[in-house]
Amino acid sequence: MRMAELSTASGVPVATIKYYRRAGLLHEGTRSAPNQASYDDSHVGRLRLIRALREVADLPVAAIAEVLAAVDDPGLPLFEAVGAAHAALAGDPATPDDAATAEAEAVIARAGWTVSAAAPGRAELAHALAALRDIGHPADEAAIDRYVRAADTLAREEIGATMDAEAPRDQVVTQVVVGTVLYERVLTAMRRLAQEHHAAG
Amino acid sequence: MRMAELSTASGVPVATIKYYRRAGLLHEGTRSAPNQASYDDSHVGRLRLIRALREVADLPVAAIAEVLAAVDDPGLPLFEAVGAAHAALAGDPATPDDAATAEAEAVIARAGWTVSAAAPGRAELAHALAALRDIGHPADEAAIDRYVRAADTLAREEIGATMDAEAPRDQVVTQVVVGTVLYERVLTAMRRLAQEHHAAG
DNA sequence: GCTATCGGATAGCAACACTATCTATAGCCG
DNA sequence: CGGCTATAGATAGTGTTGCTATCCGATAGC
Repeated sequence: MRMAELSTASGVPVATIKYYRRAGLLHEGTRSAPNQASYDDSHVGRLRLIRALREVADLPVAAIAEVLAAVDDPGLPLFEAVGAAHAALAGDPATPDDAATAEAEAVIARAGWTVSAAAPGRAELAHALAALRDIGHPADEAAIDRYVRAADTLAREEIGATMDAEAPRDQVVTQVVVGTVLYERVLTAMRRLAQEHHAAG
Repeated sequence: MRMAELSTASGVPVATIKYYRRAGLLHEGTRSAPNQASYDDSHVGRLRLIRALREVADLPVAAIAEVLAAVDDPGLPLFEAVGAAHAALAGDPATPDDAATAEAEAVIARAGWTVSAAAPGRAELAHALAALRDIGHPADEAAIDRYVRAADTLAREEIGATMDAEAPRDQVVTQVVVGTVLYERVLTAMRRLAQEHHAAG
């Protein structure tokens, strides 16, 4: 497959494909000459994945590069690949203040979760809770419990479903990492739809 | 309160405050002269809200302007204010293809939700489902049901908690709109933490 | 041989969120 | 009242991001 075919097959402009390759998102084609290369289905699939992460998950190109590097690393344990996806999703690590961090710790302890100290979700949670406090609408216990229950139930089901599947590591990693990112969008879209339904009903 | 005090009280640079006011995010101060104005706590609170929406929810300035315009409009019914928040969150309205739209419709019907045709969540859901299909990992029934259940339960609880509260309309609107945006971050952060917990456990 | 296409490099562009500068006035201190 | 700083408003500049367009020399395929 030549460049023009790859472009039409994936729906991504040639110049953009070149840009993605420079950014390390796409692997090289098979070289037949210094200025010729041929591409295959793996390139088409990769481009579709990139577009999904860009357009649906709205990840910056640099974050996509990190996620894909983790997915491609055959020696990386599954949970570390997921950790890389989480880190990429979290974006810039704005360190929250001590009070917010303590509040997040309390929530995690209350939920009974065991998570590593480096988990990006900690800072994210702290940040969101701090923002709610700062605008004068701090999260109360009932609200916290609501989200803890929802997150805990959902995550248990998700992890359970993943464990059931028997597939090569490549498949599983892609599914888990991408699922983490794309199903987050599914969840938030559904939450808004359900909110509208229950608010009207 | 003068400009410099407002800046230190809110932690937002003077030039940025001016920029927010030009963008329609912040109301004018009380004018005492052509080049003098005084600000009060309402300006401090508004700036904190703007920062929360920028830094935590990562909303573009133009989207924040829309959300705040809806919050400030005293004649706007509550559910329309929430609708404005949803629309602002959804961002650019990338229209999905017919197959994806049909799939999203089926999910909504399956969930038993009644939502307006204009709900931005429809397109968002369609987009996410289409992306999963395109990368070769389409959502199966079990997965869909998982997220439908989580979203439905959570939204019902959220709406119920809001209805219980008795407060002036201003308070309620701010709480609902901001809650929609900021609690989404709480939820996704918690989901990632719970995933890590259950994956390791 | 001739023309279209290719890989690779570089430069340009548009949007975004600030940030800095300028001008003319106003507050305030001694 | 003089002088210094602060202020509103206007305008221009900056850095980042995600492409997009243009060149260049080499190659493909007829």
